[in-house]
Amino acid sequence: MKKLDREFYNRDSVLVARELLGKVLVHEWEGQRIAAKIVEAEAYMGVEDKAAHSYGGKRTPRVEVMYGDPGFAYMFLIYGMYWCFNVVTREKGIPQAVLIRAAEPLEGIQLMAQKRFEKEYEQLSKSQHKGLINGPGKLCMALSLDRSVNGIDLCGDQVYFEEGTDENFNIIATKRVGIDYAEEAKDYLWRFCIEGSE
DNA sequence: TCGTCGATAGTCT
DNA sequence: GACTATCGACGAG
Repeated sequence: MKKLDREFYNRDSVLVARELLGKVLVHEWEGQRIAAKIVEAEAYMGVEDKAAHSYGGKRTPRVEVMYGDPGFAYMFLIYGMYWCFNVVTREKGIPQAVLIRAAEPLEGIQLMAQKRFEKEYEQLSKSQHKGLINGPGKLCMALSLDRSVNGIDLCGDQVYFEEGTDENFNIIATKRVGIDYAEEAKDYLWRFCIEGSE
């Protein structure tokens, strides 16, 4: 399938977050393809968004990638143990990003099961199966995304997005998660999900 | 199936 | 020294 190009990412995060739903995230890892269909994403609108790491124009070594060109990966560690995968949006100098929160497995499912539970896919319990990649930290574990891919070009050959095959779904917009400190910004409907996905 | 709670380390003040 | 864009274990029902 066709890779998403630079221009796709060079728009506001809310647009990119919506349109990333149904697209396929691919990680070519040690010669194997690990792929998943995005079903949940959140927009972080940068300077004016109290929930964003770049709120108020904050600029530190960690968030530097967000100030660069669109279509690059911004990884950060949360709660001391989990990685979160983000896509940088908008042109250089405007620090916006989209957090990828959940997906459905497509390829490399055995690898995902190994990385998450050190088990064969067939041996997973029902709850393990459902919880394989239904959260940002879990998704990063399963797709082998960590600090080593921070700042990587998503228009390259290692980590990238492809067009999806099934564009036939409804999108639900809800409040973002885990940002109680963000005052009025915590109520913005900037979290997007595919209706009916588990 | 729901809730509450502790783990854990990088980052910034 | 405080805080965090989360997860899973565990207990009550």
